[in-house]
Amino acid sequence: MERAMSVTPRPVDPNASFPELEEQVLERWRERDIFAESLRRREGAEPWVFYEGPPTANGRPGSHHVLARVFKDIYPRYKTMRGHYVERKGGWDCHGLPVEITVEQELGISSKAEIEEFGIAEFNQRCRDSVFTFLEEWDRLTERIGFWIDLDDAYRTLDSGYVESVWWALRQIWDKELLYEGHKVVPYCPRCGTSLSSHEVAQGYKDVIDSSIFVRFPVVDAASPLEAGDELVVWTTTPWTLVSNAAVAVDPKLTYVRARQAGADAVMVVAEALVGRVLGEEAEILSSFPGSALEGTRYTAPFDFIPASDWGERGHTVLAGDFVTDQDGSGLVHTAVAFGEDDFRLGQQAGLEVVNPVRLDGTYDERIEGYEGRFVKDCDSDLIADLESRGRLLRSEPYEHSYPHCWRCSTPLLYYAKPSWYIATSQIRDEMLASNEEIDWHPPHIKEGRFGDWLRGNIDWAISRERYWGTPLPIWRCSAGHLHCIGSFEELEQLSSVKIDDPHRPYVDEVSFPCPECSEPMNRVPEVVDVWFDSGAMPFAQYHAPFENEQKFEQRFPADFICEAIDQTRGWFYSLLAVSTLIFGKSSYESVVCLGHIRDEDDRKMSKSVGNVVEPWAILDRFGADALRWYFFTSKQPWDGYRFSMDAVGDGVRLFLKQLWNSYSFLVLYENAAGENLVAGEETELDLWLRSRLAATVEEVTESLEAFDATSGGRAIAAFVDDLSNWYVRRSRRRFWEGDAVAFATLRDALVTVSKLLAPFTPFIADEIYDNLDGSEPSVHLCDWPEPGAARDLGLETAMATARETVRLGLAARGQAKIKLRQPLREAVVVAAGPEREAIGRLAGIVEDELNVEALRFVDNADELGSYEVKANYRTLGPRFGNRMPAVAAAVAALDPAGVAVTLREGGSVGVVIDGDEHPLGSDDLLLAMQPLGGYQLEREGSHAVALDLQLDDELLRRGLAREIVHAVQNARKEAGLAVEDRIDLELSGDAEVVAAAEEHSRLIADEALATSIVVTDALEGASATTLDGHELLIRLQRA
RNA sequence: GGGCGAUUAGCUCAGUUGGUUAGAGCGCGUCUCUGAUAAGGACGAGGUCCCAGGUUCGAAUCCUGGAUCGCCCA
Repeated sequence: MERAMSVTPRPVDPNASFPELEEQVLERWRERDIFAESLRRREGAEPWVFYEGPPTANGRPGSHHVLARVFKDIYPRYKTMRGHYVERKGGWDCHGLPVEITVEQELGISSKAEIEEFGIAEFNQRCRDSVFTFLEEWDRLTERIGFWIDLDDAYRTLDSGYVESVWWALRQIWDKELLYEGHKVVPYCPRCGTSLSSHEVAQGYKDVIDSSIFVRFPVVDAASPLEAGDELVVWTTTPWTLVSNAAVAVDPKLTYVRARQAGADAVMVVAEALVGRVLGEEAEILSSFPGSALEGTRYTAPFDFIPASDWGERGHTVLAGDFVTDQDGSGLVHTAVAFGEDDFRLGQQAGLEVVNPVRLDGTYDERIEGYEGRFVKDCDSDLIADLESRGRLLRSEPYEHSYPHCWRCSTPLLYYAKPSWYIATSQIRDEMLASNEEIDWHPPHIKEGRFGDWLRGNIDWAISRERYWGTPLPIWRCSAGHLHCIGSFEELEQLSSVKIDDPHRPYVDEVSFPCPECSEPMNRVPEVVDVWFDSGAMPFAQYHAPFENEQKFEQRFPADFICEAIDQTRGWFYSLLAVSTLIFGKSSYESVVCLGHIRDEDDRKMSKSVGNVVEPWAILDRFGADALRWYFFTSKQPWDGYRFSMDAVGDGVRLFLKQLWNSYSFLVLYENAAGENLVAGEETELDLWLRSRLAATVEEVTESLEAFDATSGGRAIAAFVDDLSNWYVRRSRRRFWEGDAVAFATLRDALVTVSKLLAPFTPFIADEIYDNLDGSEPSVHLCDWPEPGAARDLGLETAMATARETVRLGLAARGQAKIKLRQPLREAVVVAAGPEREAIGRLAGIVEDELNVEALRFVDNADELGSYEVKANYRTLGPRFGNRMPAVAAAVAALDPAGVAVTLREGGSVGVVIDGDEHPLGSDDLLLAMQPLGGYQLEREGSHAVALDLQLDDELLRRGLAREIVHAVQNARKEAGLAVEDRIDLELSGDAEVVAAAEEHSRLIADEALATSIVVTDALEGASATTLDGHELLIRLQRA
């Protein structure tokens, strides 16, 4: 304030370019080191903890990253202003398959064999170099959008310290005996040569059309209820697995039948419920029996590449399975032990051997003659043709289903039995559910919905990857099979005497030590750790805790706030929760904002292949960062997703930022014009009203941001700025150009407070306005959050709303009567009673001025203007009368409205009789509404109305004409290019009426047009001529 | 096949514990106002509140089923 009173604000360009302005503000932040200063000032204050979910910098940042980053920015900025210390440590996710794939592409290779041939050391070095390819662009974009985060001190998952913390975490889990090696069927990408975690699989489902086939398996021996030669109809959607058919599964409780297709001899066995679909409605049913009767039936397998004996005793027999349904297929399910989760489990139970004729690269091995070396899924059609040529195919049809593909390389995944390392998360499922209970989700339905469901269905976390560029799994094994999990570099050094610089492969693979149990050499297992475990460990690993900064970690755990897109429910939201629940027994975050996805203006998903991606830079260059931020914050709730386009962002600029900027430039223009010549004005109702609205807005924005609802908060600010611009400023213009100090102070205070409220939303324009209007701090971002104060006056807010409504009705009446606003009228007759009348009376000056009438006349009794209609108030009477409401409404409708109006005005109550009982109804129970009248001059709404006295006399007409003259002179000033504060010498002439009006109102005209002299003459040579409503007007003016 | 979410004016979105005639902005048309505003104001056109049942005196709102879209899971 000190500065505002003594220093003249710098002039403001009403058409300033926001992008250019923002660059200047950025420069100012850099010069004044504002971000660092905002942290320094809160040192020692209560921390409010934010965790950055690490992006990978080996791809270019897109609009969806901007979305996440601005929501990661707004709440920390707000909390800082609220007095908290909000450290914002950046982070980068550095490991993982995406990086490896990028490098493979650069090298022109695509298999693990080629990587090993190339050399793991060099390969990993290239991965390390590749990770930060786009780091510079990320940094630049991050700064440009105003995301304040410390990227100089960012954590990086590839750093040795980070890796060591991850090792520590794994050792904690190991010590709890929750880390184990298991053999399970896992989704496996043959191209990448690695199994995928469930959350990776989730990202790669695609609808594809495969062949669904029904194959005939002849029964070998007669065994009741079957005859030899009967054929089992076996269904599968993965023909390539038929070469390793081990068994057939049936549901023992389901009913099966022997049946014959119409016109055929062969006897087929299918589930009863599916006979029609598989064999046709005409099929003849020979006998029926439970599935359990089929158990043990021997059959001839569709292919003989692998002898039946290889599978063990129960190979090529019918087994009972709990996963068989009669919903689709035939009710008899082909089982290939190595290629399905259910299959594998069944095989384990039945003691079947695991025979896997598919190589790790997804091709058949030498056992499958004729197909060796071919990718299995490509063999489907040849295998089907083979079956058909041998008469073993009953039917083949296209089958559309959703099938998982590798989320990076799009190769169809194979389900494949492999050894893998697991964390037994299913054992801490209840703890994770309890942790989840403590989390404040936005939107709330995620907690019990998507995320809760996911946790309830939790299965063990497969954390190993047979890859190269990742945190190595710190487990060593000796030839006797003993295992040792290393928890720190120091421990490894003590055991092996090797001090490792780089804990990555291949160096760590070379470290060996004698087994503590049997002294045989121990070597590290080859796997690396799922990158999601890396990111889940960030709460402590970012500080290299517990090896150092342990206290810092404890102070910053758990996080108050994290924010990512919805797809992280199975990603980071899960890995964070799982890791912290495993190690600390609770969630590592308390509140989470979950963002939706960005779609294009046609509501399609944005993707590079479609070419509909909106580049963030294009928006930033054209509209600026504030515009983009404002769009994300206020256009809708962020979890609903966005329909994003250039135009959508542009609307926000035009409707909000420009409006704000114009209000601000208006203030500066007139404050500077007034200079030292301020007038000590009176505080008006309008000033009090604006302050009350401002206080209300501060309350509302504060509540919204506390609830992580930036959308409502931003919209509240927009509503206030609209009131400020289109009501306060418009109604106060005369005071501004008269130099009214109170008006300037009111507007300036309001804008300064708005700049503080806006600081977390649109940090650039907020700081620019603050800096120019106040500037007592080096930046608005160093200010404390505003307090609502005691300015609220609810009565005044309501009164103003009523007055504005009255104005609206009056203007509508003028419109109907087609009388221009410049023509003054004698009076407006207002029908209003009680608080409404009081409110309008309080603000009568404003109403008169807006309507351009000389006076308001109040009418209590509306009879002279129209008639009332009385209606039941359902909201109050509904609960009271329930299902008797129709009778009540009818009774109310039968009342005499005029009488009711009088009674209620006098505070009485009206009785109605319902079912023989009389019930008193008070003023809250009855609604009085004006009946519309035929007369065009009256406008009504609810219980009040405005009518205009349309009678015009000569005096009114002359005053109307005078205002027309003023209008014309103003236009002439504008045409002459005069500045708003220029004074003029004015000469006027015209026809008799014009001269008469001008002479009578010369004072008014001179005041309005800033004329220091005014001459009205009968004739004016060489002046510009215009016509006003058929009257001739001549104007000559020059700067005084 | 299952779960979660969405569906309100041409477009973008509001819509309180169920309550009278469902709103705003943009866009469109007519008029109007202007010492800030490519602004503002008034009026108008524009709605089967996705559909069908149900609960209720009363449903955009609650329940059931279905459709479409999105995300997730199998």
